[in-house]
Amino acid sequence: MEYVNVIIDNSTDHTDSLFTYGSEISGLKPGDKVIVPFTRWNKPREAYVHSLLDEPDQKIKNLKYVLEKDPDISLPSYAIELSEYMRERYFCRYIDAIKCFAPGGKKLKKERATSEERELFEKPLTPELTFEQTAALARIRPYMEKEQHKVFLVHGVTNSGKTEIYMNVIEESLRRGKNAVMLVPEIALTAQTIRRFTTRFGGENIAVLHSKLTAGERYEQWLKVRRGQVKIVIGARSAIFAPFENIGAIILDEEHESTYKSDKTPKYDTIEIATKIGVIQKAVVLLGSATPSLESSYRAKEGIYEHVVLEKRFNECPPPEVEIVDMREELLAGNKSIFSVALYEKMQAALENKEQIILFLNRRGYSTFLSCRSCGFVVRCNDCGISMTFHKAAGQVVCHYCGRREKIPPACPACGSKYMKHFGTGTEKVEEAARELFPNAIVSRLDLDTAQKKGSTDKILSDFAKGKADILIGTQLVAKGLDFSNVGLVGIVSADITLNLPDFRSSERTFQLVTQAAGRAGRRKKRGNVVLQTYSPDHFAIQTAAAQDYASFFKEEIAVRNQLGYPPYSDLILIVLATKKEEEAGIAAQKVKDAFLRRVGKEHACYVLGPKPAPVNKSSDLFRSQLLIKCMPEHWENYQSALVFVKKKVFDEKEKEWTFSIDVNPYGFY
DNA sequence: AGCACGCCGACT
DNA sequence: GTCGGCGTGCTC
Repeated sequence: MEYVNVIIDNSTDHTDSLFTYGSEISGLKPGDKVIVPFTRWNKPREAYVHSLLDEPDQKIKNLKYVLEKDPDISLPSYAIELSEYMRERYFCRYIDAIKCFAPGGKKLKKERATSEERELFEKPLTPELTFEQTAALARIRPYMEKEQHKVFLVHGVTNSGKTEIYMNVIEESLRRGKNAVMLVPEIALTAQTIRRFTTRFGGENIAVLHSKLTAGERYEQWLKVRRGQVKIVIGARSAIFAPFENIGAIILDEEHESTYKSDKTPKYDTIEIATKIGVIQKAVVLLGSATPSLESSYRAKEGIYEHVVLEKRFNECPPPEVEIVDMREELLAGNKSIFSVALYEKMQAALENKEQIILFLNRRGYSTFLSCRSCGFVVRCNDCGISMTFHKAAGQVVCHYCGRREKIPPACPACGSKYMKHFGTGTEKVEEAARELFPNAIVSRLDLDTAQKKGSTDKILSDFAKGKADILIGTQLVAKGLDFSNVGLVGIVSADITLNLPDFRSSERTFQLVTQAAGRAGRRKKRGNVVLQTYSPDHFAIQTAAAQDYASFFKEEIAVRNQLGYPPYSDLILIVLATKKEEEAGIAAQKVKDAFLRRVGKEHACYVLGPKPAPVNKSSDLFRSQLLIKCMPEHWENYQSALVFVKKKVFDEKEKEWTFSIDVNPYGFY
């Protein structure tokens, strides 16, 4: 007789523990999906084998037996270990973590004959590697030869040939009979990557996983990976859970991107998951970026990661020339327009030279807010209290936080005055101004509003790439992906929007955005121009971004993080309490804070910020209050167990109306 | 959660 | 009598 511990597929905290069953099925192993009788009525339920036991580890009064094993679904060998890790690290249930590894979709009635890749591909010529690329590979290869895990930070400027390194590492992996996982931040903008990989490795060896697949398609792809019918998986963050058994390399391109952090349960960090799998599988992990996150750079500096630097641009294209324009001086000189004299003149010159122009502004809509001139009333969202953005074309004011839309009030709702004025600048206004100043230029715009329609993003980008527009105005959507070969000028209309966000990453994001934007300018040996407009020309993030001096940026920013105890020196733990009654949210959060401090010790009070009201949830009628805990590395275990205890206690005290969520190292909260 | 039990009031 | 409202308690 054998015994197994199983994880029941039941999404509640009350059944989030291991259940022991007897088993007469031979050959069960951890990760196998089984059906077990559950509750006193013995309803059959799905479950996953956690571990095998010779004897139950405690007295079971009413032992039951595994009913059957699912013949199709068994999770990879490391899935259980990862689930244990995720449960502790992200405060989720076993089953939440397990579900990441499971196919999710339903089994297809009839399995389709695999045709999604029989297209012909000619064996491409593998390009000769540069000196830097060869040197980089020489540092990575020994670990692959010794089958030793290591994380590499591949820090390479735009166009330095990172993808070629990835492909060589994957090739090496395949040569050793191992599989590889290639992750990209968003599958939508990476058709290029997939094309390059398909050409190099053949479509029949590649599975593509992303969230747009239907349940059936996902199941099909999952089975293909599980059965070893493919060797490479390309996908967005969830593809890290591809059920490969034998992994040689895991690669995360654009590792600094926020999309690698999951914002729904389990709220995992893909780099952490990749590293954990890499350790178990003895695989190399490559983190690639032109602007690595502070966290990754810090680890590279500390020797936790191997630091691989690529400084040379592949095609010898000189880096763009960046000019900072102080908008305060423009105003003093009497220029009240969106465009500085420098930007205007350079736009004119670029158009004359038949070069294309990209204008960046990280805010959509027409203007930031609408305010009454006589009484000062500002139009705010009834749900969020945040000022609403004026969208001229739609004739609406829109809350960018929750999406609420309203007609523009004809008069001030407070005093009835007809003099409402809008302040600030959004992409719509930039578009209008550009059309006015350059009536002969073809202007197009790409932001969340124009990208609404399916496929329109691709169309706007590809039309621009084909030269069908002279000026492209957009938010960060235009900063990613596509290579444009004829862009002579990039204008960053206002770098201040990102810089002044109330977020400890605002400097980092500004540096990244400017770098990305600048990277769009000047390809094919022509030196591009970048004009960076700002009211804070002396800010170190602006200065170092303009100089494209990552090292100096890092040095200053890491000192700030150290001083304030922000990541990478700590983990930030965000706790949100949601209640139905407005007055209860703050009380609930305070109770949690008190219980937490009682548990970890009062001297930790300085590490707990809040409670403060949390931004309102989209289309939810709950009231939310949040706490932010700065968790220094040496406090993790203490805090972790305290939070598990407090979470349980909050529920046990019959306050079932309260929902309690924990997010470790969230992105974009304020 | 999900499900049945059982203790109540309201009705053919 | 007995139907069904929902509060309660348990799940190897």
